[in-house]
Formats: sequence, C-alpha cells, structure tokens
Amino acid sequence: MPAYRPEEIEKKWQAHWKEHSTFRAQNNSEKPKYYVLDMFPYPSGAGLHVGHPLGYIASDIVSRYKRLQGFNVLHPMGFDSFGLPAEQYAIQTGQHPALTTEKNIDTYIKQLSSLGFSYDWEREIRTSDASYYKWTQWIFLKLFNSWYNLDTNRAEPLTALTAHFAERGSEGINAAGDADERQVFTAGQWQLFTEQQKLAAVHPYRLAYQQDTYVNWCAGLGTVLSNDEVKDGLSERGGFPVERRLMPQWNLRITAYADRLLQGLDNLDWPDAVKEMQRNWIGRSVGASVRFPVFLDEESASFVVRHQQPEHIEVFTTRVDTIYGATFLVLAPEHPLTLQLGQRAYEINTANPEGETTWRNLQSYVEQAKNRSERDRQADAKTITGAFTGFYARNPFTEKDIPVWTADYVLAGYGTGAVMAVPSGDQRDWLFATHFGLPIVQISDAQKDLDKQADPTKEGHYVNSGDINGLTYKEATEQLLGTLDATGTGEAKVTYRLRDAIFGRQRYWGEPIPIYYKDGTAYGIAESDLPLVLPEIDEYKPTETGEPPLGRAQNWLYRGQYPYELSTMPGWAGSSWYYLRYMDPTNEARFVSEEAEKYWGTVDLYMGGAEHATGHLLYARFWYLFLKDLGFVSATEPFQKLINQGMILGRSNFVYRLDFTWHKTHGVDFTFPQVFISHDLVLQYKSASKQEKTVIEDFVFSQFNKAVDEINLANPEIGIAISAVKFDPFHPWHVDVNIVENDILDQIAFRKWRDDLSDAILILNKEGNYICGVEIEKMSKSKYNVVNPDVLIGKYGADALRLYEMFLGPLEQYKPWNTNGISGVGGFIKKFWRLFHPEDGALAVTDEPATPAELKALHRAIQKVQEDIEKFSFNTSVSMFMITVNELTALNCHKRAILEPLVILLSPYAPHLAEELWLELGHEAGSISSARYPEFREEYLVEANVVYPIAINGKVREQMQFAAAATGTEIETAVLASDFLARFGEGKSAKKVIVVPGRMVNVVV
RNA sequence: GCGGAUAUGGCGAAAUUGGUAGACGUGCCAGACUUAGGAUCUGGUGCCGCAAGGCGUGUGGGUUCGAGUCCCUCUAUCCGCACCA
Repeated sequence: MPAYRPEEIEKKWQAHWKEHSTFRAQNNSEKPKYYVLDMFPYPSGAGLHVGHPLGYIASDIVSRYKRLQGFNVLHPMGFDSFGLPAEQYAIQTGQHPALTTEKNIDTYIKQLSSLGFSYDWEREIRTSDASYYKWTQWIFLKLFNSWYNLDTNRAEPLTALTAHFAERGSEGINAAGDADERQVFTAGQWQLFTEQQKLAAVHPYRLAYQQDTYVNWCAGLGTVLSNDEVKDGLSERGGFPVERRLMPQWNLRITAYADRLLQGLDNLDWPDAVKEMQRNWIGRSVGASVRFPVFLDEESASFVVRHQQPEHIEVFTTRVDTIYGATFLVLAPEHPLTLQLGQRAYEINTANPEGETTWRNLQSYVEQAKNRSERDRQADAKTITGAFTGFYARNPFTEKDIPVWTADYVLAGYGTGAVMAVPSGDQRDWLFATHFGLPIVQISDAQKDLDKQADPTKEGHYVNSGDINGLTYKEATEQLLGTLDATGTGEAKVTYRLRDAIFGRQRYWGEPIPIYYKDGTAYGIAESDLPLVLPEIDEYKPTETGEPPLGRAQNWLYRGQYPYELSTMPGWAGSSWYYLRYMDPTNEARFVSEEAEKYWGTVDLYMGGAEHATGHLLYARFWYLFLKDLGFVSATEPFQKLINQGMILGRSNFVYRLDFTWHKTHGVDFTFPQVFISHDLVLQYKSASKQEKTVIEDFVFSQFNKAVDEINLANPEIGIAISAVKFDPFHPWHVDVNIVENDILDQIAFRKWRDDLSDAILILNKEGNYICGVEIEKMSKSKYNVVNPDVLIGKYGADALRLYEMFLGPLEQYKPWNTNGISGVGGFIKKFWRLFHPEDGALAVTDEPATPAELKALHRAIQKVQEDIEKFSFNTSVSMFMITVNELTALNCHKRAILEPLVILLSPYAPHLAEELWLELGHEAGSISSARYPEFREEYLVEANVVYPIAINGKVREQMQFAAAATGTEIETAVLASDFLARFGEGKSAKKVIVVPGRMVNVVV
C-alpha cells in the first residue's frame, strides 16, 4: 500500500468488521463487563450532521479502549423510530410512516457505519417494531395492574390491593395518589360489588390510570403534549400555541416515585447541571397544609359563625410561620370550590346588595381564565387580575374571617390550588393586596419598607402573631406545626412540583395502548395477546368526529367485539427501557432474560445530549424503579455515569429587514444607524487578499459601531445593541445561505464576515433596507446551517473526522463548527503514515532496538492517553498523539518496537488506519481490537538530569541542570554557590531557598 | 427573580491540580522547493519595547516563598426553571 488512501481502507475495514462480527458482545464471559450506551437517535429525514457524531465518537473511543483493556464491552445502537415528523410527512403525502422511517434508518445506518463505530449491530432495535413494542406494552400493562403502597414504599401488583379490599375494605390502605378520587367501603360492600364496580374502585389506585386531566392541548399538532414538550406556551416542535384543556387522559403515576427519584440522584455520577435540573423538575418543597373553614349560613348577612358544618379550603404553604399575616385566601379559578361556594354565598346571602355584582364578576372571571391559553397567562404574568368570590374563610389562628378571592396567579395544578395570602411576606400577595386594597399586616419586627414591597425575611421576632409573638422563625414553625396537628386544622406536608405524566397521544405513529373497553370500563388486554399491533389506516389525520387517527381503523376490536383505546403512547415510552432490551434483543419470552439483565446490570457510561435532562432521563429512571419494585431488574439505577456531549453549533446567515414603522408606533424619533458602503469598496473587497479583507472588515465594523453608539447616545430609551439577535423590533428573516449569496448579496453590497463572531453584525445597503447578519446556533435543517459529515469523510476520511471532532475541545463544551483545523489532523495522519512508509512506498519498519528517547516518547503517550480516556479528555490525547509523532519524526524512528504499541494506542481514535497498519505489521488474523493495551513502564520516563528553573522572589531568571537524584539540600547549596545571586540578587542575600524536587527552585531575598 | 455553569493569544484550546502560563492545532509573517496549488518542508509568532527589560489568565482585593489554579468582591456571557405559595 503506497500512499494513505482513506476511502479505500475505511470501506475495506468497515466491511471486514461487519463480515466477521468483530464487535459482537457475548452475554456471558470470563471478562469483566462494560456497557457503553449512546442515546439512540430519532431517524429524521435530514440524516446526520457533524454535531451528531460527537458523542458517538467519544463513546466509541471508550468502547474500543475498554476492549483493549480486556473488557467484554456492550456497545449497541438502535432507533427511536416512533415520532411526529414521520407522521406529519404521512399526513401530507399519504406515505406510510413505517416506510419513511425505514428509509431514514437506512440512511442513518449507512452514515453511522461510514464513521467506523464499533457497534454490535446484531443487537440493533427499533422502537416501532412490534417485536419491541410488544414489551413496551407489556410494561404498560404491569403499570396498569400495579399500585403504589406507601407502607412498603414500593409498587405492588393489584392482587395485593384487592386481597386487602376483600378482607378489610378500603380501610388501612396507604397508597400514593389523590385520596379524594377514591371510594371508602367495607369488606362486606366490596363483596357485593359487581365486577364493574370493583374495577371502578380499583382504577384510581393504578399506576397507569385514566382521569380527566388538564392537559396541554396543541390544536396545531392535534395532540396533547407533556410539560417538557411545551416551551413558553408554544409546542417545542412546530411552535404552535398550546392551551389548557380538561380531557380524559391516560396518566402514569410518576409522582409516587418523586422522593425516590430525588434521593437516587445523590449517588449518580452525572453532571451537576442535569441533577439540578431534575431536582428542580421534581420540585420538592416542605411546608404545611392548613384547612381554613368557610361558614355559610342561611340567616347570615356577614358570614359570621352559625351552626352549619363548614366547608374547608385547604391551602399549602412553605411559610406557616407567616399565618398570622394571612389576610385573605386566593383560590385558582379552576378550583372546584371557587364557583361552588361563590354561588351558594350569592344564593344564601340575598340581603347583600352587592351580592349579584360579585357573583357575576366571579363567573366572568373564572370563564375568562379558563379560556385563556397558557401563553396568554404567561404573557400577562405581570398584570394583576382577580375577583372576589363573595365568601369568607376563617383564619384558624387569628380567628378572623378573611375574604376569599380567585386569581390566576394561583395555579390549579400545584399544591392544593389554593393559597393563604400573606401580603407582608410575599411579593405577589403584596401586589395583589395593594391592587385590590386588602389589608397588609406586619408580622416580624425585621420586616422593612412594607409600604413599598413585601419582605419575606425569616430574621427577627414575630409581632401581631398571637402565640408566636417574640419567637424566631424556627421556634415559631415548630410550635405552629404542633398546634396544627393538635387541633386537626392541618399538618406538615411535602409537596412536589412534579405532575403525573400524561401518557396518551392522539396520534397514529406510536405504540397502541393495550387497553380495551367493555361497557365503558377499561380493561388491559391479556399478556398472551401482545403485541397489540398498530392497525393499518387509510389516512393519518384525526377522524371527522374528532377521534384520534386510530378511530379510522376498520374492525379493530379486541377478540372481535370490544373497542380498543384509540390514543397511542408518547415518544418517551419506547425510549424509557430500550437500554434493557439491548441486553437480550431477540428474546421472545421475556423483555430481557434474568441472566442477561444480571450480567450487564447497569449502564456504565451513558452518552447523550443535555436536552433530555428532565424528559427521557427522568422517565427512564421512573420505569427502572418500577421494574425494580416488581423484581424484574437488579441494580438501583439504570445509568451510573452520564456525560452530556456539547452541541456543535452551525453558522446561520440572516438577512434582517428593518421595520420602518416600529419607532413611529412607539413614538420614538430616531434615525437607524446606516453605514454606507461604496461600490468601489465592495469591488476592492472582492479582489482583496485575506489580510486586506480583515482591514476592510474592521473598518466597516468600527463605522457601524460608531453609528450605533451615536444612536444610543441620542436615544437612551432604545438601547440598540450591536448584536442583531437583540434587535427585538426588527423581526429576523431567516434566509437560506444560497439565496443570500445568489439573490440578495449583490443588493446588500457587503457583508461582515468573521469566524470569531458569536453574534450578528449588521450591515445596511445603500437604501438602508437590509441587514445581513451571522449567528452561531444549533444546527438544524430549518436554519439551513447543517454541515453533513459525508462531505468531510469523502475529503479527509472518517479517521480524520473522528480525530478532528475530538480535537475541537472538551467534549462537554458547546462549540461552533469550523473546518479550519481539520487539515491539521489530516497532516498528523499523513505524518503518522509516513513513520511506517517513509518513502511513500512499501512498509519500512525495522526490528532494531529502540533508543531511550524513543521509548520515552512512546511511554509518555501510553500514560497520557490512558489517563485522558479515563477522564474523558479526548482533545488532549489527540494533542499527545501529535506531539509523539512529531518527536518520532524528528528522531527518524521507524522501529516496530515503538510503532506497534503506538498503533494500538491510536486504534480507538482512528480505527481504520490502525487496522490497516496492524495488518501490514504482520498480524494477519483478527482485528487490532483484540490486541492488548500496551503496558506503561515508568522507568523509561526517568531522566538522569533535570533542568530546574531558578527564580528569585518568584521570577524565573535562569535554568540550571541537576542530577535527578540530587537532594534539596544539594541543590540549594549549588545554587547559592553559583553566581546566581551575584547576577540577579541586586546585592541582597538569600533569606530562604525553596526547592521543590523535580520542579523548581525559588530564592527569596 | 431562583438555580447551574463559564471567562486564558487573532481563533479552538493546554497547564502534571499551588510550582517556567499559552502545550497541540489553526491563523498570520519570513524563507525553501515548485509543474503556481487551498501541496510539502524550515524558522518565527501573548502584548509593549531597537534592546535590556516591563506587562500579562474578565474586575478589584486577600492568603502564600510562589496563584490561571485557593478565599472574598464585582462584572459579563451562556444554560435551565419560573406567578410553585
């Protein structure tokens, strides 16, 4: 083999690995196991861009390295192949999503293979295969048939629950979930229940249950979305508005696991950011719930206590200590008591002349709040709105009747949907009280400026607070909790922000939920009838009657008579357990065999994007804990070590169009900054050398800056920034690079273009109509800034691309893509190749013994590369390879004793090249991946002499050489004996000499 | 507002964890060779200065013989959450 030809050797070795199943993992082995997992991709139509492989390359290096270290490595890949884009494509074109998906997967496999990843492709899985989703459905049925026992703190089969019902009725059951949803009955009553009644009684206990739930309904997508699929009131995919709607929905009771999901985080080796995000998402807050009685009495005009049994409004607070300052209550508009008690108050209290107005206002407010979309609510967060309900509740501590209001700053979904408002201690309550003229009571002597704002301080001692006057925060809280408990008005309580996960989607391309209905009751289909295969339909849209697309399926009935559930599972269902299936992907009898699960255990290294921090990673942990409760898996957590590879950002080119009406409508008078570029300058620029271009660019840039500064000075209220991204009034106009260059560029006349730009720079044309900008952002097809790896592989080879992506910088960091440096690793590969083929001809490796210098270079590399891989610092090991090759080239080293171990070192990074050279070195059989990582021998690094920097007061002045064995005292004596002090000491004498053996010497004068 | 992270040459970044700041790579400058190319090779390149030397790791302070690294202050940028009671 003469010259280095990546296109030949890479194809050859990829075929070889496939043919010989080189990377097949065995389910039992004497070797220790190591499980390296990549987050499997959704196979989108756009294929891979250079950002995708970053994590895959890193995990592949680890996999290959671990094999060299003697591990039995499981490194699989598969596809999260249910999902929205294929379905939307299907709606538009009629093409079956399965076909689109399959085509896309083929592209992905081709692209992934061309990068030389060492996946065990025999374990490939696709979540949309019936053989896979059979088990996703099976897990759903397990959830459906389980409940969460708080006494044992784990999920248990429903049979345990029904046995209890039969024996003792609903008494003594301590189950996770909302007790209000559940019936109270005796064992005797249970016995008399019909089958349907029994199922109805059991349903609210299930871990997969159906319930009327406020959901994020996205009309644009025709489906329900989970919280993490909604961003700023718009759907994450597509950006359609999302509204809240009450719909019957399948839910998974993830809230039962809130505490375990929180606690489990502590022992995981995950990035702090991800752990923190999960903690926030779970949102545990410790506080108390307090019941405020509401007395409604027929004869009362003022709602004073009479004889009737009061209703109770239960509130949740994290600051019971402020309860004496609670001067009113606020209910969420959706709170059932808001209208219910409001109406009763109105009807009973006919004596009140304002009763009617109050009631009308209340009704219209609640109605309005219901119709407002989530986005409107968020947009209006600063506007204070609310309505008096017409009734009062009694503060159990002050014994005063306080008005009950409703306002949409109180969320129905959090806590109890009701709060006690303490305007002196909470800014929102303060604003509300100020707005509506409600009383503000100081409760702590440390509170200041209550006429301007609330002061939530926990310092000081309480005032105006009955029994807790004079106490501190801690004492007061303790005492009040005690009182609540003793009087039965409340108790200490922990609340979570985490909501149960909505599980149904009104879509076609997902796993059918294995439920059927008999007389309106939901039944799980028998496990023996799994999989419930996704039926064929003629169109992928919802039906005319508004049913999900599955409503179009003909004769789709369970056992020929019962209708199936028509919604399908969400995208995260299949991805919540796929890593388990890789362990035993073809097992038809079980989702994973016991032996395989025990052998592979937990994922040792999980590589993927940070965008899954609260979605996938939380759901997967939830399913794992559930499976663990039922005894199907053996470890405590599914992913021990997690690394988020940073995103590689692309460069987008924009043209911004000015909105010349904006400043008029805002009553601001200003001239927009304009930089006029002469036509001559443009021509000059086009023919300029690189250096000249920079000069011109800087000139234009400074002109523009000046213009902006002037505008800002003249109009302080506008505050124009140099970055286009911040130009709110000027709505960006995304334009394809090609369109810019061909159609508009000439009109723009000039562009500022620099690689180090992270924000846009704006240039106007002569008419002042267009601004062109550059922005570094996420690579995405919709932004026309995708760099396809195929092109680079074609030009430099996969090995070069692998090395280059690793060389870009630390793995976790976000970085702009920039191909400037790829020629550097290209040069390195050529130099490396030349060590083996000095004359560009046949292999010229000699068997001469290695010199100490050569051995030193090699062993330094062995040590450094090993350390770097262990700490996932791949960029520095690429540097080390370069240094080593530079040194060996300088030493003119072509010796087998050095080069053979070096090839093994490099093989995880540049596997094709390494295999080829390994073969040339005479290893005819097998693959370099079955070689052993060379052993590091420290003795080769030891030098006879060490060069010490000699500093005076910390400033290095000179270098001196000493024997490596020299002691500190010897060195100190030698330094003082030399003319060092005479030359640099400025006539002073040494006060102290610090010698760090092997490092440096510092003389203090 | 709350939480997390980051800040080092023109650029991507190193720094043995408190010990010669800027390795390696790009870019740039000069040179060699050339069939003139975005090839290859050699040397130089943090900033100021002719030099000696001085200054340099976002800002200001501190600890230390010695600080990019440890402590405190401030600033900027990025990310996540957000009327969560």
